[in-house]
Amino acid sequence: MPNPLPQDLAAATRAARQRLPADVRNRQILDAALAVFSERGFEAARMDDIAACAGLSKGGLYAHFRSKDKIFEALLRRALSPSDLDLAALWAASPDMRHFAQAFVNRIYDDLMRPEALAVQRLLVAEGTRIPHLTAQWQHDTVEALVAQLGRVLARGVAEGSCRAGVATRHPWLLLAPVAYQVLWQLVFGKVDAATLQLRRREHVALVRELLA
Amino acid sequence: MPNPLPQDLAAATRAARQRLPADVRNRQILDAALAVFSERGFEAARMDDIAACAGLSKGGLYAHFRSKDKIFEALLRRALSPSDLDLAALWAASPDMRHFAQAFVNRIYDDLMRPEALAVQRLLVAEGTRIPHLTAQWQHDTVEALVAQLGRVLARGVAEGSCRAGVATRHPWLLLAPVAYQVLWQLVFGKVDAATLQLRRREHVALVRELLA
Amino acid sequence: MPNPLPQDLAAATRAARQRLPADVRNRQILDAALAVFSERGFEAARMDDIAACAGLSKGGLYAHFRSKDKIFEALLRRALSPSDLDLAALWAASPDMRHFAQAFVNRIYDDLMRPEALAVQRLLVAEGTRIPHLTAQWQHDTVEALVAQLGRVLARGVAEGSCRAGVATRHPWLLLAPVAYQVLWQLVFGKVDAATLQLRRREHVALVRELLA
Amino acid sequence: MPNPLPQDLAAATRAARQRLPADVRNRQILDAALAVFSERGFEAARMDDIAACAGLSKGGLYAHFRSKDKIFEALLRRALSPSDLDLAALWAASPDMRHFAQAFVNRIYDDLMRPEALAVQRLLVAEGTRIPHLTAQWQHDTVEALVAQLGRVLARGVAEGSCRAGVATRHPWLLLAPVAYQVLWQLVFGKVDAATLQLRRREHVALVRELLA
DNA sequence: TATGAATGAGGCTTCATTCAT
DNA sequence: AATGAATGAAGCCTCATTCAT
Repeated sequence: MPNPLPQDLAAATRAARQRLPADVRNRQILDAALAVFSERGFEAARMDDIAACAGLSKGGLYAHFRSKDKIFEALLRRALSPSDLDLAALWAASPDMRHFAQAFVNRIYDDLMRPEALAVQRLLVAEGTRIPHLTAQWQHDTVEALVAQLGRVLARGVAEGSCRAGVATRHPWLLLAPVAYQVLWQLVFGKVDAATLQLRRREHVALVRELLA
Repeated sequence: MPNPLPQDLAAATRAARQRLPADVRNRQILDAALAVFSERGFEAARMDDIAACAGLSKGGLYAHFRSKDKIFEALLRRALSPSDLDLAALWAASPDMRHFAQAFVNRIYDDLMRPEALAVQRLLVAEGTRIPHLTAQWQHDTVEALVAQLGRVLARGVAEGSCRAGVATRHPWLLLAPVAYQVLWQLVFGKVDAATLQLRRREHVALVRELLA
Repeated sequence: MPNPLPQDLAAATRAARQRLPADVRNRQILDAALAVFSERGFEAARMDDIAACAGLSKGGLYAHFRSKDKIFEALLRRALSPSDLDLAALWAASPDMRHFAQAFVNRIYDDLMRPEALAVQRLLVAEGTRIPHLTAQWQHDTVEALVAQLGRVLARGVAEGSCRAGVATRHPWLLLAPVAYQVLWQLVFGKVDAATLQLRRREHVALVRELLA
Repeated sequence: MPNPLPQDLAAATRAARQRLPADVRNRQILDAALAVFSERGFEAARMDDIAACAGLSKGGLYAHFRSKDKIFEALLRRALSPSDLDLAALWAASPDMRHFAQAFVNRIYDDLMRPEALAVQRLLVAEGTRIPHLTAQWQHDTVEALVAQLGRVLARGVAEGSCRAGVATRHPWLLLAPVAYQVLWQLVFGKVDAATLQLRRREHVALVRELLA
């Protein structure tokens, strides 16, 4: 049995009375919860579905989490763990600004537009008020930190002459905006086919280059 | 009693057995529903709350809508009615590209970042799958139409020489991306203070100008 | 339909969608609750049974009481309402001590050994810790007040010479003890036939007379 | 580790995988069960709590008892084992009626008002219907036997002239009634302080003496 | 024997919906 | 049109019991 896809609702073969290590079960449950919560929303999500998707019985969930809310919180706590994105390293590894634009945009898309990441973002929009401490911490530790990092890298780029000063170097969030557009688009209109998304990503790269060239 | 704000949850004075014209009640109910659905989500929203917020009793709702789903659908049908934004007219009314950038961005922000509009967008993200026909129609009639409109206007601008050709004229969605960033930010992190939002709007204008100048 | 006996579990004819005055429903529910709680105990009592016995549906209970606990509390609050027993009046109305003994014992048995009263006492023993404030209040306002009343009456009787001073006039609770024996007997061993109970009551009267004569 | 007190809920140090002689475990479990059942009632008692209180795990209980009901039955079977009270011997050992009164009352209180005995009586009131055969047997073999014994002793006392004939010699249960009062009082109102209880016991002795002197 | 994760039946409670008034 | 008591279908959660270890 390879790693079961969390999306396969209830597809996991329920081997009889499997006793698994706690951490494995934990991961299975949170994977299942992400799938179900994201698809239905917190209230509409059924503990039965999460259980089935995680490969145990409803009651069994409660050996690992005390309540539906606790599962939700644990899920987002895991999902919102601080990112390890290091833009300075990325910049250092890039021969020039054009390469950096490419690498930077690729990394952002890979981080934010994976199905799991989109699922988390849907949850944040729909149910973020349930876990205000986690969103606030994520905002500060990850999102604003990313923009700040980007600002510092660009400032150095400008100083070094490898980067044209402009509205984007003064307000780096503008360089991130196109992913937000794509994310919001997918959250509202559903999955976009890979080819189209590839195009948008290239257009995003082009924008970054035009603004920083 | 002037028109009661839908946000005033349960503040509406419940005059005893008020019989109101159907269309007034209808609007009250949909206003109430927007507030409640957006704050709680579809499943967590209580018919009681919508009723209280609309100034009648739970049972009274059913004199106007057949079910919770019907209210939801009517709500989004009203909210997603096609926009009357006419970029060509806006362009025509603008003495130059700088003015157009300003007017364009202002209009977009006024449309998308009003509390009600954000509430609708939250609903679209959280519960859009309940009304796929409406989202699809809105995508086609409003969102893609807007991008197309913008493309045509910019193409004419390029032809007339009032607008520099570039990545933005080829891919006009990039000019809209910053609002998406702001919208997503507010959906995830909650309300942003007016001053900050004003700054972001100006930075957006600056971006448009830099790309099209 | 005469007044339905609360013991007739689920025997009440469920007329379709009866809408009754709130206070009538309330009494029905508390009567039903007394029967069910007393027979099964709090935990083992089923809301379904109480509902059926009260003649409505399980959900319907919640229009009148917020929870099982609230029903229990309301039930005991009603049951433990202070007694209106006036021993001074009883004494005044008695031509002599022998008559008083008779009247007093009769009254006590009528109060404490009715099926409903026994049911309440069973609940007090089994579940009294759920409502400590109510038991404490009842202890003070009713039980200890009764003993104190009895003490005053007997003291006057001794002073007037109609009552022999003795251990019973000094410690009036001893005169009540035989009912406690009968109550405890029935709580532990179940219903006693009326004839036997009648005998015990007479023996109790005889004891009182012997102690006070 | 000396024998852990059953009242020390969950205080027993859970030595890892202790294997104890079956009869020791059995006693521990029944002690624990008495504490938990009596405090909570049968339904509200948790197998987990009994297990913790007995110093093993929930599953471990099932190595000793087949079910919750079986524990309950075993508990009451042990608790209701016939008393060895021999009033004739007590009478024989008493120099006079006054001493007998004292000894008799002391013995009754020591039997019935120990915490464990009160716990059992609470269970009998609350849950006695679960084990009708045991209560019936106890009623016949112990309680009624005690009253009968007392009757015989008193009859002999009357015959010997050491005891005044009266209502108490004709209806010996009356001499037991004050303990019932005290028991019922503690079952309903909770623990009484030792000093007060001591007083009541003396008053009981005084009653017996007055009735038999 | 002992453990504790797992099961599954069942309880309390909620809530969309109905309907007598 | 409006009310709100009443219904009944779930849903979350608990817990006695089982069983792999």
